[in-house]
Amino acid sequence: MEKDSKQKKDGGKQPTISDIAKLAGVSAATVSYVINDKKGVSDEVRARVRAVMARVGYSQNLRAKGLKTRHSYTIHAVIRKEAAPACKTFYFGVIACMAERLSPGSYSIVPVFQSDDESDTTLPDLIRNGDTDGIIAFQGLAPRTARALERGNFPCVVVNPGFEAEPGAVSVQIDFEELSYRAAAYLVSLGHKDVAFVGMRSLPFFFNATKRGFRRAMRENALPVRKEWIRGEATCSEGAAKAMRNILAAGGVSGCGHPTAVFCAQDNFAISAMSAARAAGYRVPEDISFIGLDDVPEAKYIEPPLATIPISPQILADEAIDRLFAMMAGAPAESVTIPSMEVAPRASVTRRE
Amino acid sequence: MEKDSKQKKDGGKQPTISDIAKLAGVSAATVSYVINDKKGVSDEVRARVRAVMARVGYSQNLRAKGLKTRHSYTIHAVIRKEAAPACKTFYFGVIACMAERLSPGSYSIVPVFQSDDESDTTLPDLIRNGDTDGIIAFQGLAPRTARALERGNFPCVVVNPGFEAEPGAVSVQIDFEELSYRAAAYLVSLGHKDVAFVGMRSLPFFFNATKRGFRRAMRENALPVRKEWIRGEATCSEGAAKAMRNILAAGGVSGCGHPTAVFCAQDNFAISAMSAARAAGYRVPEDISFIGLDDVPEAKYIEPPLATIPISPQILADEAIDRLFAMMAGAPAESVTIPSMEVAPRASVTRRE
DNA sequence: TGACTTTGCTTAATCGTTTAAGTATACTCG
DNA sequence: CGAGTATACTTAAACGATTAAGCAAAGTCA
Repeated sequence: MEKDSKQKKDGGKQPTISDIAKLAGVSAATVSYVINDKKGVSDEVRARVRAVMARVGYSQNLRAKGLKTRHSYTIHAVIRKEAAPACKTFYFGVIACMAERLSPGSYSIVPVFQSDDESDTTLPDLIRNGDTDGIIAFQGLAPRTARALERGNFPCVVVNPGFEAEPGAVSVQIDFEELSYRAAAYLVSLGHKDVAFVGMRSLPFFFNATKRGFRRAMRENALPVRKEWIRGEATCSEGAAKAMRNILAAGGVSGCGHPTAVFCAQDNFAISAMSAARAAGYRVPEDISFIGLDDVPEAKYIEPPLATIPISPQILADEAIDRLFAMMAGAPAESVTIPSMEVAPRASVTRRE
Repeated sequence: MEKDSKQKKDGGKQPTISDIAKLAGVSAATVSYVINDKKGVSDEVRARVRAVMARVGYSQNLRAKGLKTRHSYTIHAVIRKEAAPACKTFYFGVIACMAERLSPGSYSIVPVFQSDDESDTTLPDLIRNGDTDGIIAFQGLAPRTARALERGNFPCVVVNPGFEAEPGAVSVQIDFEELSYRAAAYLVSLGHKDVAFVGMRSLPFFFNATKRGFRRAMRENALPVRKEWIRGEATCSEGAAKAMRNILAAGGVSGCGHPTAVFCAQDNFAISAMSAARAAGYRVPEDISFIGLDDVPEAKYIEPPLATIPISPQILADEAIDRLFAMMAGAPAESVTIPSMEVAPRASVTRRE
């Protein structure tokens, strides 16, 4: 029961680099070289030091290290206070993925909420003080911060799915046009000819991209689209329901008087639109199929489960972190657009003969 | 344009405590005493040092400070990986409030995601290494971490709305029974006599608390409740819709064959239940009123806007942070249950004569 | 072989703070 | 008045790492 007492020497404190040095019979400098994989240490000593570190459970004091190296071992994830709640939720998912990826004991990621207001100097201050090693900026940057970054050309990656890429910045984007194209093409491939689109006009860049993708899929298959079936009023779930009612009220293209499938630019909208369609007496998917975009956790669990084009926060996180670390290492980094994922086929979509 | 050149002496680096000392004509120690509001410095010198700091825009190097004081100036917010997505979203909101409250340049808050798996030693490691000054644990702690905390009786506040309070821990709770009581009592006060309840059986503690509150309100007003009108199948929005359909299928208590009002233990459920009721041909709020619990951002924007009992992430965050800082300062702290807020009356509820 | 380079290690200064200990000056009081 | 105590400051040693510079021993080469 008391056999861990040997770890308690030195008053139970964590071992330092000098403790390791003493135990391994070398100098502190040598231990440091081993830790940082520098050359100039013989394999034998290297192994001995490593063994000691493993035995006593050494781990670095990042404050001491950072004091000397002028690093903070912290990266900041900036979210605009003004961002839509739904966006924020998604961003947090991405941050969660980043946090899981960052090996514990090395870098940590701290979320900061910045207002678009010019007077918010949080980020410039962090940079000036050397309190941050890199920045992940969701949905763009406030002008003042952007300027602060440029001046020192500071490692920063902009993650802005659904927003226009920032001209000078390294950004991680999603090709919503392509995603939408795939979603619509998937419906068409199952025999659907009367397809409607429910989008979100309140985010113009996103709206246009998704609409373009949808239109392209229809055009390439020589399928007509009723103007009234391309909707933009989905800004919240009730907006999506309204869009659906408007679609149903507009009448049909080629016969049956209603679309046989609907592509919604967001899962949550699809869920609402589905409800609205049912409220109007249609069966899902027998009368109308629904496909969404995002793959929110709920999509699998609703009845019927919602087919969707998944957007992976994990991939977004990985791409952003890779680029940020490259920049932090002084390497150049380029913007990237995440390729579209495969459709997740679920029961909300059925074949149409 | 170039007049900030005087700030660039010393190679553009941030001024240190010794720079301040030199400029103010005192020793570094004195500056430190001023910064930390220690006594033993004359008012005159104190003022002079402060003036210099303000002039050159001094800010502390927390790594150096922490190295000496053995603090990390970091608090960790722990979220279980296994938590329900809806819970996580709420927790993120609370973390956001905490982040905004923590004055920049002092403590920062970093989210960590821990699995319930015994093998996850992230937190014990952080504590052992002195990499964290305090912990906010959402929805309880994994057993291993709990043990690590107790051993050193480490500053930790458990934020677990909707879950049973941990016995030995300082926790911040929400009195869901009281909230539910208020919601139901509000409906009754407007003349509703036939009221149904939609809850979430999958979270037993939460389910029981909300159900108890609902029942108490009805009992105190001598109103009968149909057994079939107390539902627990709301685990997702579609579950809530099903609950609503079951309620409508069950028939009425006192005449009209359907409830005139429904209390849903979560806004999202209320939104779905509302849709389901409409799908079945009822008007909201004319035929059936709906009230939720939470005040999700969407509640205000849907049509009709959803009445609800708000839960303020801000208050939760403040209470938790207050307690954590008290504990970090060595003071004792006690668990607290946040009092219920007032009903947010919105158009989804109407008076019943 | 002797000069030069390489290898493998140590020494010691440094990063920006805090804080115990020291010192000079002024204040207090029997 | 002199001893003792405050007061206001400074000096210097830490905290735990990194890293330039130094130095011995071994390797290389004409």
